[in-house]
Amino acid sequence: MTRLNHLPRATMSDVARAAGVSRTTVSFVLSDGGRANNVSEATKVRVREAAGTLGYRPDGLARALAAKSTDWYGVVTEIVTDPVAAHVIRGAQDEAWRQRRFLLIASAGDGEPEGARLALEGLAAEKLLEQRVAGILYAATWHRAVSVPDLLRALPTVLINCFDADGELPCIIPDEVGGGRNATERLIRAGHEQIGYINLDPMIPAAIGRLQGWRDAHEAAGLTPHDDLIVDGDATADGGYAAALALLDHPSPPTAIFCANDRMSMGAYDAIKERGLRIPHDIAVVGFDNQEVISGYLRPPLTTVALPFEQMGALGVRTLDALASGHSTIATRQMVDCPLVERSSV
Amino acid sequence: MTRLNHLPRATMSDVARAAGVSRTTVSFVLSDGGRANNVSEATKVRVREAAGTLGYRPDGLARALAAKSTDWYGVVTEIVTDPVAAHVIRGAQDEAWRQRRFLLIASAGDGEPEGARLALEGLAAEKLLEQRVAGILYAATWHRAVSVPDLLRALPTVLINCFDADGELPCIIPDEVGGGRNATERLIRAGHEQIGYINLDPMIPAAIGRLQGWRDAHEAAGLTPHDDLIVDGDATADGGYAAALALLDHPSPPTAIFCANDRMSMGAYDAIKERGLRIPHDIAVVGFDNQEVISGYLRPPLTTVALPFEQMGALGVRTLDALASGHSTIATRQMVDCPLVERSSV
DNA sequence: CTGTTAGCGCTTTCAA
DNA sequence: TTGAAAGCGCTAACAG
Repeated sequence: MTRLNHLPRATMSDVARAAGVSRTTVSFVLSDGGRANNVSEATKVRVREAAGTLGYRPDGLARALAAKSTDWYGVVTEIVTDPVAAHVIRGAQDEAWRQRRFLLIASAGDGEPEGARLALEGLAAEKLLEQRVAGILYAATWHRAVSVPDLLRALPTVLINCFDADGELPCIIPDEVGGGRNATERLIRAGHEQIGYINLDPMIPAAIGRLQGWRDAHEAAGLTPHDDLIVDGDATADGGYAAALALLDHPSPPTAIFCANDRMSMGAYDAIKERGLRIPHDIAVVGFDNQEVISGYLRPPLTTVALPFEQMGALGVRTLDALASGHSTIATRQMVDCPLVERSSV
Repeated sequence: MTRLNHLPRATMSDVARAAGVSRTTVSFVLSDGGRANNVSEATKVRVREAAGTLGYRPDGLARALAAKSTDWYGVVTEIVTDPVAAHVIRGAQDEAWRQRRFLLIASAGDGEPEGARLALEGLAAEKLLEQRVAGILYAATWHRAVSVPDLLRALPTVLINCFDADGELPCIIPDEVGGGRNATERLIRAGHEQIGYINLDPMIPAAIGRLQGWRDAHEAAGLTPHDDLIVDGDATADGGYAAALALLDHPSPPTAIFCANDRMSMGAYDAIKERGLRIPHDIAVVGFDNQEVISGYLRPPLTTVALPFEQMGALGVRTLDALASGHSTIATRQMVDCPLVERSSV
């Protein structure tokens, strides 16, 4: 309430008076709902003209209050500051604005310890409910299980890039397995049979899924996955470097390496070049995440798998739309493809 | 109005009834304004207790309607999809949320032809005004002169990373000259006296300012700027590559190169390495923009100048705060520092 | 210190 | 085909 924003605007009554009709009629005409049918063409024209000349602009607040509902969605998320996952917000924002609607974004627990986070998220949900948002998108930076404030169960809520342990809330997650398969299949298609895999922390969904995809692709192609070619990086470039070195030192070294993220690919590139090998000539590399500034600028540019952040965000608002309009037949778990992005490292 | 979001909530009347007081009193107590002083401690406690047990949550809409004002700011911008300048939104969002307030973001004319853009921005402003935002932030992807929809002059509006030709609206822009000076001074401090400058399109504010900074630094140090060491890149890596080559072929080649953006630095790196020179040993490089994924991952990591996007966004909402609370003494033109980010290329 | 009263600008039965 | 009237949940004079 910082300010009395007083641009004396024309109200609906003004329009009614100018058009010589009642407020009700104006409402019918201007809200363009089904009720406008009951109004004569002539009246409609008069009303619209009056509105035009008066520069009438509906008051969203009054409308929402009277209608007892808004068409806003809230977003609670830790990722406002995360450069890569901010794409989720962007995707949601685009989809919302396409419908000329607004998203209220509440940052939650960015960099806070886990305990404080839940409290902050509760606060965020609280503020959002005060604004009577019609639904909430809850988005995480990295794919994992989360526990959300109970408040969120009071209205349509969709989880993005995460899922709740009890599996009650609808969620939208990347198809990690499919992504891992895409990466590995690309390598197999290029003729490789000895394919190393540099893993993330093996407990997180991304690691589990991508590894599974690696296996699946082998099996689908009638190949035997070499488990001794699986090695843990630690998600960093240095980790990727070390892991790649280990792979290269293997008795029968891989002819291709699938890195579970782009950052590790970066380190792997260094290791490979250090050994005097050329990419993709001597050894092929595929990454994961499609962090464009890494994958696009490595030399050679990295073939990788994209995490569909924007799509998940957009699908999130569409799912909320469905939920809000009463479609209760929403799948609890929607998976979005992680497509291969071809560059030059295979 | 997608949905009747009907979580039957406790209203202020409910609280009043439960506490045995009038709605007015509840309003005074709960809104925590100055008027709460006139209420006895005992009553306050009773009211708060009642609110607590009823799970009362104020209705932001009703409040705003009655108070005839909101504490929301709108953002109209083309940059929702621009990865680097999206930082502006982030900075604004952070500052707003710090005050527990919301930003309504309207994307405008993203990738549209210039003509359509103004129309879309008008629409965006329109929608924002319908929500009765208390002020608007208008942000551009790259520093330039813009013309904004007239509607925006009807309420507090702050331009970010751009300025209007007539200089009427308050704007927040990066201090390009200072940035150019920071870059060049760093080079001079390292002992360089032959400093090449790879420019952007020489007509845009960024190019003009950064070049000016390059000159200023020379003069401040008592050095003569070598105008024949100024060469135009075209803002791309390839352009930087070509420009650097030209510089290297100069009769008395520079011992340091200041590139007007990081992308061109990338190309310059290639040219330099191709010539068998080492950075920073044989030749130093400084960039501009601090596109972390470029500057952080080049080898060696690039010393560059940061564009203060987040700060500009944050300052934008603070400026709006000042404007909204009646401080009419706002400088029309606020410049934000472009600090040097030290890495290893000098 | 507390309550009465009158709206804010719109939607929405219900009746004409 | 149109209008009257009753709110939506809250704020803010003004009175006591």
